[in-house]
Amino acid sequence: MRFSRMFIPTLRAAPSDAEAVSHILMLRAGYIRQLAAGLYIFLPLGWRVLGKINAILKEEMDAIGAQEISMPILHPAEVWQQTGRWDAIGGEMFRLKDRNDRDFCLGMTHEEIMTWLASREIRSYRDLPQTWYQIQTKLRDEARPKSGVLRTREFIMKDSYSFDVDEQGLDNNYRLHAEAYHRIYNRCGLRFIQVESDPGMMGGGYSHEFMAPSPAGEDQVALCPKCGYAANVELACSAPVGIADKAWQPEEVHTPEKRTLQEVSRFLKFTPEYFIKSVLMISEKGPVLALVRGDQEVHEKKLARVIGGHRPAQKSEVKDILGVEAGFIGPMGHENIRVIADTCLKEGTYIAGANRQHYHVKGIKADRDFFAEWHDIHIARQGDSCTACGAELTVERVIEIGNIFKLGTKYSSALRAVFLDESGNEKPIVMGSYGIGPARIAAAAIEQNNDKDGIIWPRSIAPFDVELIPLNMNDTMTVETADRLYQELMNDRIDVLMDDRQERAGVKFKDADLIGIPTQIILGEKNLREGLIEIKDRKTRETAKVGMEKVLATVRALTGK
RNA sequence: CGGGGCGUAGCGCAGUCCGGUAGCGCACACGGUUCGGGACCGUGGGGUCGAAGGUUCAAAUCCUUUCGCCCCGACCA
Repeated sequence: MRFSRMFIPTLRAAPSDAEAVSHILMLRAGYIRQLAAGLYIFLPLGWRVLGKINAILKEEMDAIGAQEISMPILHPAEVWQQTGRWDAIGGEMFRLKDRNDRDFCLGMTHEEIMTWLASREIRSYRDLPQTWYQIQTKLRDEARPKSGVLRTREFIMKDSYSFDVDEQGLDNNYRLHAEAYHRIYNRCGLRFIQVESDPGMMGGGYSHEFMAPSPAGEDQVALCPKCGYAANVELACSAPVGIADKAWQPEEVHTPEKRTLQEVSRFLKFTPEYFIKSVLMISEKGPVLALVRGDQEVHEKKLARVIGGHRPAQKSEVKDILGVEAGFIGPMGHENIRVIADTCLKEGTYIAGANRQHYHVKGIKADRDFFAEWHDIHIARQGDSCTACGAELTVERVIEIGNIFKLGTKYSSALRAVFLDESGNEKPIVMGSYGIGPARIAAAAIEQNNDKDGIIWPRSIAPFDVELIPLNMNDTMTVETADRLYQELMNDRIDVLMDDRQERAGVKFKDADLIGIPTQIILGEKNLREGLIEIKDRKTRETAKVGMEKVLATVRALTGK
């Protein structure tokens, strides 16, 4: 392409409402423009990048036997009603009616429709397994779109769905997808981690997420550098660093007006690890007392897995239920209330509320002074120990760039997607679903590869292989050489962007660095007169002067074409 | 949905407190000089000051309502 004819509206300054690096650079370099909150236009450069990513996705999906199809994004309500998600999902689903007042929604994902198709067409175990995928637009009325294309209301997703006769078949497809995803991210030049994740309302019991480390990410993962344990903090297990057992004997201590942990800790001159934090929750089945160590926080989602839906009790409820003010509640002596304690409290001797106004108790031990059900209910933190091997965990901020779910028969049962097995028994199809967001891959690639001057694309997903930069468009030799090289490069199927604009050298250099094409071929007047051309690496900024006749071979070697 | 911030030319901003002819830089157009890291000089075009209502002789500025966008949180199938 000729730069002069391509629509590349670069910006010297980014709009002030952009904050994430990838957002700023995509705007400045002319890859995207915003239409409204969470709605983005992909300009020619941006669309080329998505095209490159999608090509990789297709290759790797095809390679594991998945078949590309295309599904509507407008869905009749009935299908979603049959799985219960029409009602289960709240404001995040775009809903509308047709002219006959029939309910529809815009597809947030395609489990329902894929399963509907399978229910109509799959009859026999002989028809299975099948894996279908599409690269298709999804719509979600996000509560808070943010960070450019990282969280939008309309986005493209590669989603695939596997259909198997049994768990074993699902395991195989799950593994194939995980392996394909590894190849995809590697080819896209991303640093990534596979972590255990919370399946949430997708149903099924087993899922993994693929995460690209970046400060712009919304999720956090706990990682063990020693044994490789990796999990979303939403479910990560950890052991808080142990503390020396003070072996106090139980005694009540007067703590007048000291209610918060900080106040008591300062008053008694012991650090928060020596305290038990008692939090009263109201679950659907009544009050529950949750206990974590003083320096820890209760993990709502972990707790929810034990006691179901719940909310923190209000101050008046605490007094009604426990008969003591919130600041002085403790774990002891509750016979009618369910007590859930974090595992780390099994060891050690602690200070806790005495269930008596203005008093705490020092020297209480688990299974002697109080009793509880033991679960990991604290939020994993940097520096905690790995529950598998004991090494120190790190917690990192990440962008979710893909996920894989074992759905089981949740959708096939609901939509009666069944088959007859070899014995003539009717069985629900065993399903999996697998998603990747190409725009998030692009954004994550930028987040992981940029410098103060702009983007540094991994070769595989750069909008062009090389940028050809003739510096002086008024010099006949420069222009002629550029045109000839341009043709030769294209003949070799190398994607080349030629900056043929009547611009000063500085402008061309700045734009080239901003746009981030990995290789720059610079045609300067003086060098040309000596038969030399510069080949510059965007990342290292190293420049090699090459004889004119060697340019093609050098570029071919660089791009692998 | 809760908390905070911002809407003035394509972009970045000043002006708003204290009402009185709407400004600056970049970008854009034309002319000239320049030409290897976002040039310089000159000339010029472009804004219902997010929208509606109100107060006032007079509103970008004060009041009310409303819409939009961003950030933090909740949510995230």
